[in-house]
Amino acid sequence: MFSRELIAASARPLLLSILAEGESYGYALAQRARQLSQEQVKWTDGMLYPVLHRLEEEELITSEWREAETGRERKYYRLTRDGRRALEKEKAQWLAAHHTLLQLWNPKLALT
Amino acid sequence: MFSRELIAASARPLLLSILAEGESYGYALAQRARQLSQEQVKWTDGMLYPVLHRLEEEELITSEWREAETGRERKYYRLTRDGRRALEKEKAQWLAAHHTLLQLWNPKLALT
DNA sequence: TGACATACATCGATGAACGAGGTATAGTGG
DNA sequence: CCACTATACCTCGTTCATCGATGTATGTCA
Repeated sequence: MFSRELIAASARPLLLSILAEGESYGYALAQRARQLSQEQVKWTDGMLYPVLHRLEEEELITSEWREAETGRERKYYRLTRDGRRALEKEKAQWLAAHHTLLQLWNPKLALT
Repeated sequence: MFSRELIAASARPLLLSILAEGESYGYALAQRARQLSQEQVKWTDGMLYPVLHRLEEEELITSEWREAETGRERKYYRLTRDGRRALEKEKAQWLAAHHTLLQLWNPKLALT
């Protein structure tokens, strides 16, 4: 399991990146993150929904209640243009941090 | 500048990694992080010293007041054996998170 | 009918960075 | 010699975000 801090730092880039694959909803987003991370990212409801609401407030994503094939109501989220821009920034920041650490871990090839 | 969350997530691995290069002290650690990150990691005193104290309490580092060549007193920190182990864990966690994101950003070669 | 997975949400406790404030010494330029 | 800057440590209140608990429903399967 990732540390509290790593969960916090990866939450936004992860959510935005998953939504860049196509629209999705809360529960599925949590599952996708879990699957991609080999069970290491286990978002609690208590953090996931507030984060989604914050992203929506920032207009990085939009939501729409829609009936799923199962007959059940779900709140589908979709990236906005601003969301795509925000993702690029998150990505750049992450890669910069990664590069910083890589210089210490792998002094020779700090290029990845 | 890194986001609050990225600062938080990278602080421990960064500190432990820098100390793995050899002993150092608070002020120098902050400068080294700043330099490695191209001015992007600007630790405030208000976070740096409490983190160091926490790491010491966890016995991942030890400290020693010593007079520097400058004639000035400094508190030098050094990695413990547990600290080295903790660094390996931090590293593994970071790389796992990185790998998770890379799958979304670069579906083909998610190997770095 | 009961258990479980799905699906959303809020809220109080906890944990951590940030900014402000404090103390003190060494070096530099006027 | 004095002012300023960089160095060097520290603490504390505010702010912000996750975590765990709790609540409400619905669909599915035995």
